Amino acid sequence: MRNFYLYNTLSKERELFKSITPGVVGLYVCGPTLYGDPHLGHARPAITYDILVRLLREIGYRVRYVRNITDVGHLEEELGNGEDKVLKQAKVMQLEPMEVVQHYTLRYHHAMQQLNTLPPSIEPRASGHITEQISLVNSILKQGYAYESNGSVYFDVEEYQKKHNYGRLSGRTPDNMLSNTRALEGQEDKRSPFDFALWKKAAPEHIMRWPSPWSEGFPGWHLECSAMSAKYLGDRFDIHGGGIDLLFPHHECELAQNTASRGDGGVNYWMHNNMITINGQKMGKSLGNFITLEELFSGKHPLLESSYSPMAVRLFILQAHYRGTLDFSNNALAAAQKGYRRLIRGAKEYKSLKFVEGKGSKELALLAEESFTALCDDLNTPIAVAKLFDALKVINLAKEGKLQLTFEDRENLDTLFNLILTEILGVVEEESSVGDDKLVGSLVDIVLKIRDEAKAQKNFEVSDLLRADLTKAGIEIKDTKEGTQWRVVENE
RNA sequence: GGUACCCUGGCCGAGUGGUUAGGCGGCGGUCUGCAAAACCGUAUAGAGCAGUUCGAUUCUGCUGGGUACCUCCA
Repeated sequence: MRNFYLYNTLSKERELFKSITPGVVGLYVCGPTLYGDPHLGHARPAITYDILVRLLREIGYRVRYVRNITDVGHLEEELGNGEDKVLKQAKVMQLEPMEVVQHYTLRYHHAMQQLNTLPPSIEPRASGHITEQISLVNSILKQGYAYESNGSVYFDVEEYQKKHNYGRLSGRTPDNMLSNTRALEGQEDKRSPFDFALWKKAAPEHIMRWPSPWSEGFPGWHLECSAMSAKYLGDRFDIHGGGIDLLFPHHECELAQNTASRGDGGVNYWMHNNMITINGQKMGKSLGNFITLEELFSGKHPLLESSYSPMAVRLFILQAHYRGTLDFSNNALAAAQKGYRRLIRGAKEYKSLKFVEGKGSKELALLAEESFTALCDDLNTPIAVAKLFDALKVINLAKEGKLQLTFEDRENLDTLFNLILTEILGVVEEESSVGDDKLVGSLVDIVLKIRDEAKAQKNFEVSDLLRADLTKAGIEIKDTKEGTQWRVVENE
């Protein structure tokens, strides 16, 4: 099995990956809270962990990929009169909370499919695991790391700190937090400002509620991931992923909950993807500067100069390393869109080239190896993609007859374009939305036949007129050696 | 204020103590009736100051600028 290296947030180092059980990987990723349409920000973790899963499977692991859906307990503020996000949206839409979640879940799944991400093995919902969460609260209480107060249950950070280390994941210690915690209302129930809720007593108007030993209420947000990861992956599993914005408090609290209930952090590798920024600022629902994926694919957003296809978005994300921020811009997306077209064209074209017997070029073998190695080095997708562009150059030279490829070369090209580009990077050919319309196709062919006739008679006035009119109608003409080609221009 | 991170050519974005990142755009060329497309080639870097070093974009320090988290956020 190939070596795979992964940066671990817990150790702050790039480590050689070793699974707990040979040949098997348990992966848990914090999924979205579905109270709105999926946006560009959601695409980043989805694609990052998709690459991780595809690569691990390619290396030879069986991967169980669990990604949750948060449908309860995610409050707009942890303290005071924070409203549940789902509940708030349900009021706006005048729907049952679960209708809201269902509505956005379907839209999320659709967008993820367009981006060609593989579905998780299990996609559990917080609301479906209330009993597991209640029993988790019970075991934390039993260990003495939580207390009940006025129907709610809070995690006792101070008590936990006596034996363990709250802050070891995020580097945030209770000491420096204490001096910097703002005074907020509604925390009378808590002993200490950095204690966090495990169970919250529901206010009368809060309709998402479940019975518990302490009150009718709902689970704290951090609880679901601890409960569901343990249920489906065991008390100890390999990789826990999520956005870096979840590092604190969400993952720190999760780690503390795991340790408090089972004496062990439970996770070997913590992995965090960075954010997509817009004009250098984080793109987020709460900041109101986000672009939904639907808007991106259709081009309908004031910030967009054009529409960008799902695969262009995918390549855009892959051309940056997952741990760095990635800045959105029309130029960058357009660059990805064009690069995507070139790569896909090359991936198709090399297959119809003539190959001969003999030794292959060292260059292609090296590119294939370097590309794969880069992926195994903490998912260095930008390097892997760069090698593909290098290989594209070789294909183009061979196409022009300036280079003769062998069957050995062909194998390396298969590694680069079938295995790496298609299978691991998940970049595939998109179907043209209009190109397969038969009627349009035959009509364009008729017009082009007339134009060819005019060209043959050197009647360029007519041929140029036809070309101009077709262009105006959204059909782009290319005169190549093999005859005239056309395609529908998708944008307005 | 605390903690962490970042500053690369017109834009996006990598690796690296000495040797080409890559993409887009620009420029030059091939092809073409012309154009577009496609293809080939190519120029332009690493915030500022100081230090370590034979040599720094890469290591160290300082200064400047920016971002994230500290309330929910992928």
